[in-house]
Amino acid sequence: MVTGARTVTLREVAASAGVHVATASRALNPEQAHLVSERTRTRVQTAARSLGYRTNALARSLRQGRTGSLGVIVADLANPFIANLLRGVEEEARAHAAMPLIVETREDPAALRRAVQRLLGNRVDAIVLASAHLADADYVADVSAQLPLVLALRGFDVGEDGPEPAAVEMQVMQDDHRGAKVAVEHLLRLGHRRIAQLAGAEQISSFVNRRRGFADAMATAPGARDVSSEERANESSVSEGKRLTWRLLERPEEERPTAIFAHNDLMAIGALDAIRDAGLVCPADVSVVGYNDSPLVDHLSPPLTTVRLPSREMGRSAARLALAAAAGRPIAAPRILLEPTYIERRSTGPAPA
Amino acid sequence: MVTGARTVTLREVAASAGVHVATASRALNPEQAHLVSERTRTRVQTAARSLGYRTNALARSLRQGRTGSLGVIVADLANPFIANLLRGVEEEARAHAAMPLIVETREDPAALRRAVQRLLGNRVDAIVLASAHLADADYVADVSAQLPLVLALRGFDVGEDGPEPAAVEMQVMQDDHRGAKVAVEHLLRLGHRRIAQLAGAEQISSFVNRRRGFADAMATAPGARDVSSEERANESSVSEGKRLTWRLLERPEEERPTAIFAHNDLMAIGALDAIRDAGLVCPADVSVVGYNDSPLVDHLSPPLTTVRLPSREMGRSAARLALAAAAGRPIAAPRILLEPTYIERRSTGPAPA
DNA sequence: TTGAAAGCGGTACCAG
DNA sequence: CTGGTACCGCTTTCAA
Repeated sequence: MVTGARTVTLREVAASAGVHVATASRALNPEQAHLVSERTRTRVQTAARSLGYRTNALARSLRQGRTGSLGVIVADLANPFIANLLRGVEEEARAHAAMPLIVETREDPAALRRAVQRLLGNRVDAIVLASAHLADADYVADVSAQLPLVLALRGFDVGEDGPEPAAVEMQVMQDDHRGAKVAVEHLLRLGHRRIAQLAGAEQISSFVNRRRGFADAMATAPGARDVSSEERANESSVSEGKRLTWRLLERPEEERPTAIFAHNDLMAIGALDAIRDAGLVCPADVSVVGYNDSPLVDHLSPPLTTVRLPSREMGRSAARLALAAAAGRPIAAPRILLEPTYIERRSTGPAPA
Repeated sequence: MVTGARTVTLREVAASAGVHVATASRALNPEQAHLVSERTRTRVQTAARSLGYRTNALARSLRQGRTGSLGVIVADLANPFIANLLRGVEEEARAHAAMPLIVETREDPAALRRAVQRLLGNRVDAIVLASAHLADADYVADVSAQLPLVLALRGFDVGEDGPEPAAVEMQVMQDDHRGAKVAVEHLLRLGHRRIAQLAGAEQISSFVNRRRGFADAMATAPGARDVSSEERANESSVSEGKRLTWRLLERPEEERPTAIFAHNDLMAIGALDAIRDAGLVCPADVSVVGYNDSPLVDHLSPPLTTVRLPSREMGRSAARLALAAAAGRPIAAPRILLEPTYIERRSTGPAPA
């Protein structure tokens, strides 16, 4: 076979079957095939098959005004936990014969805007946005006026007293406040009284809410001291977690935390590194909790205690909302809040005496 | 702003600027903008901006016969090592103003065919295929006759005597044979004499070639015994690695391996689990080597010795080839073979006495 | 049941 | 430098 085999058009199929293109179009479209006589239908379909015809999705979409594609914007493809979210999106999309177009932003606001423009240019039917920064609120509200947009994972609500007026109508979030609170309460129950958090970027709602959860849990325990540093992680990475933890461990012993709540698993892993490097032992000297329950964190040494986030389900729900809205179907519950699960493993233990 | 804001067309921009659509088209296209007078150009551009115009990529692609999109087919999105490959693809695509369309197959041949059909329907300019099975060779050859296709990661050459006649002209592979050979030679040098491999699926060239590398290395050491079981892993997962290793450790001691070469990191992790469950210690009792150098395997207990595969570079090269071919640019080297690097960590040690 | 023709939103060729 | 126009490939009224 030779490269450059020109692509077969509907015209050619029609000609080969001896019918008009309109008829060929009907015969090949399951929705309309019943409008065509049995005989012509099979004739057209046979011709199509033998010529290797494949509908030009661009032409069809251009004509129909919808593409059957779903834009998905994530911050970090290399985050295994994001992969699960993408899986959920993909499953749901497939069930609706839609195709996800995936774009990565790496926490760059400019990249987010480029991604959106690009997806709009490609006329996606809807967008799932899983990499929003708080400062993107106005921009995203604008976009969601132009097509159905679902926020996933990160949103714009960080208030303490209930949901604010929604800039974006549809979202699938996880209860970060609660997840953090549960985690810290567990540490308190283990007897820890000097606890620090490794906080993620201020621009990201998940981290703001986890911060609040941390603070609220600490407030319930009179004897407990928050010994966090004020510094935030510049990025969610092992090395940042290590750096921040190192700072905490340099302090005189009575100022050192006996437990660390990291805003995500990667930073928690960095914490484990720092603890080991400092000649200390986790959890005997310092306990560590992460967030996300990323793949493989159960195989670390020690296996990481963390908060599980239902990422697959989140992807599914977000895609479901997006596609329903795109199809003009009514949305029963446009704002979904999923519950986190605390997963206790061996990186947490009783406070040292 | 109200939802449903109808999308602005070039016609409206032209009208608003008081010019013909053709002129507006030129003014807005960087390649042709120089054909338009300074004045009209700015007038059109202003109009476009103020109306919020955005080129309809579908219409443009339909007319131009190319879409500026690159199909990427991978087996497993949740594999962190694949994320790096995707990053490489994305970087290169962005540099060429192209957009990757990512599809996952999960090792399902039917899914591969669906993915290809879908991408062809979307008229991608080229395809990077990173999830080929050996049995897909004919199908893939057919496809690559229709548009530029680059094999990445997995190919169809598993022969022992040099490259076979190429079914697909372009590919970016990694020297699996060499990677495996180096790993096993290291084990032999450590004094191991009973060595087993945990073999991946027969349908995947990488595994076939790693198998060959294993065999060739063993053949160089007269006293060494291959104590592998004949069974292959059904999938590349921790649980499969664990199951297969468990089988090996059930044997009487003199039939048990003192070192295990796993065809990938996930199976190696399963091996570590099984060893621990059996009450043995890695590497004192059994050494373990993986493949891929996936993120975080340096944080396992013990940190995993493995073979690093330059996945980012692989993605870049594959995308570069694909886009060059799509653009009709000459391809200097259509078949690239990247070198693996052996990464020694602490899951390997001297053979027990 | 089938054919004719318009048009989705651009681009590119040809005239002027 | 700008306008006119055909057309990319398909879907969808409207008529016959």
